[in-house]
Amino acid sequence: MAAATDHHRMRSDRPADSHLRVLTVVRRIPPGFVCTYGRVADAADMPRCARMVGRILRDSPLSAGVPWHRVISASGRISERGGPGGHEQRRLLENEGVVFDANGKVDLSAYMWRPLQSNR
DNA sequence: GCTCTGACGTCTA
DNA sequence: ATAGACGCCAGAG
Repeated sequence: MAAATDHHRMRSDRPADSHLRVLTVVRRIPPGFVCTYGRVADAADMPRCARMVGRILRDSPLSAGVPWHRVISASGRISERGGPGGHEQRRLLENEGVVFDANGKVDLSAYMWRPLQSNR
């Protein structure tokens, strides 16, 4: 992936690369499925950086065409993020056929998309 | 440059 | 179900 051109060893490996990796993974989540922050981080080759994934999604402009709404917490719930927005996320997911139970949780065993398994 | 704090989390007690 | 601890990164001070 990175670094075929290491001649000058760019200062890369900096956030920008991580961002791209994360966004690339998220972009692969098929409609009607979800993935967790931790899972995305893992697939983006930065294990235990779930929170960073959230930050990246937040900082990424929606115009990037990234299905940010398909990323939810490991508990199957939508992260509140301290304000509105969760509503829209849920709406978008339901629009794709994702079902929420009475507790507002998604059945991960049914809707979880596993990036490492679907390899590619 | 260095420390401190926050963030769309996750795991354990 | 709830609470606290932990870890990685970025931005602010």
